[in-house]
Amino acid sequence: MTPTNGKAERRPSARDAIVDAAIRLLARNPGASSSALARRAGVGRATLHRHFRSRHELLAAIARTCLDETEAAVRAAVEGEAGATRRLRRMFEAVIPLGDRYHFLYHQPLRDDDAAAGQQRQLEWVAGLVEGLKAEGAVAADVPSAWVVAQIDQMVWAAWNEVAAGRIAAADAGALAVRTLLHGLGDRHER
Amino acid sequence: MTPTNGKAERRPSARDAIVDAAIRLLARNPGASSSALARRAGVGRATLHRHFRSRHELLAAIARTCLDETEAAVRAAVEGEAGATRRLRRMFEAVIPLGDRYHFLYHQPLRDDDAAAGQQRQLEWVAGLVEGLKAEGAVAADVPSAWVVAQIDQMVWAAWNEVAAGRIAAADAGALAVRTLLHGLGDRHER
DNA sequence: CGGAAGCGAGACACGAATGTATCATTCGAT
DNA sequence: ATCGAATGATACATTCGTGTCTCGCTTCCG
Repeated sequence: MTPTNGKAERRPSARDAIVDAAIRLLARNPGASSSALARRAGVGRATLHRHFRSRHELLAAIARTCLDETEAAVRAAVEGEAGATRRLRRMFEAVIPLGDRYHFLYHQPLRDDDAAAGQQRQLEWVAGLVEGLKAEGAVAADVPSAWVVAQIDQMVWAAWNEVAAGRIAAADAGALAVRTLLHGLGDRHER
Repeated sequence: MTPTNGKAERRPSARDAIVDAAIRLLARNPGASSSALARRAGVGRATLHRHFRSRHELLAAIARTCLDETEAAVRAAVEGEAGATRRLRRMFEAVIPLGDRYHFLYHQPLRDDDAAAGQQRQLEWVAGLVEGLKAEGAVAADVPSAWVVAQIDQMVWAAWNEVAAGRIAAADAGALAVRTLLHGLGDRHER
């Protein structure tokens, strides 16, 4: 009976607009109401509930979207890069423009098991990258890896934030982040 | 008629417990309800409303408390330190243990004018510190000052977070933060 | 001992947000 | 042009957070 297909993804426009607007709004104000999200997306509140039965369902969809986009961007950026330092640099350049998505993904309590698993996967990928950085000597061995991961995490949001505020040029952000990060975690110390 | 005094600070126990609990809880979950705050403070919800007429009033009291504590800690720590680098170090060691208060202060939209003014004052103090760091050569001149301020800001929360999570020893956090920050923002670069 | 003050618990009203249902309209594909 | 799906607007029930009030209890001070 249904002419086009039989399962999902029939009308991509509205649903995607809602998810996109919600990501943007919730990154700044996690308590934004459904009305605000719908208004921002340019749709009626009823339409929002038509696509997502509950707020939780929307949150889960957002988490999946953020995860997929971030994962894809990182994968594409890192592809073909050998050294950990170069991979870090490419990763920053790819992820900083996705700062709001990244922030949502890591600073929001995820209840969706699926998304939580993907988040764990990404965290482990970063941990692996940190090991690579240590092996290359770009990061000193005596720095706790958890600290390095935390710094990478913060750096993405900080960089995106500065870019979004217009205080830093988007083109400079990646290089500045890597420079800030690595020369602070490198082997050089004065004392 | 009132036997003890005539203005305020008559019963410090409950009120302070509420403020302290609220700071802790709101730092993690800005949308926590009054019931949750009261429960966490170990008092009834009515008692909370007895001390703070509205949620806004509580928020304002919290902001003032955070501001006062942070300001006092920084002032005491920095006192007698001449160099900007040493002052930065002392400031981190003093402020990181107040991470939740600091975070509340800077990542919450303050509506209280009084508190907003104090926040502005602190921001300017940090900006002055950054100028000092640049003058000493601890921070490269070509790094945007806004970036440095943002990094200091993030560093406090990141360090407190790691300490609170038990991944970093409290005694190491200050040194690690300064090392991470300065050697990433210093004059040395490899390329 | 007695009174005043603070407190916890509960009841209540009010508003905001959420979730559900209905209906007329619009848009796209056939 | 027509049929059907999607949409916007609207109304409604329900839940949750907030703010106010009262009552009975404990504590502390005189």
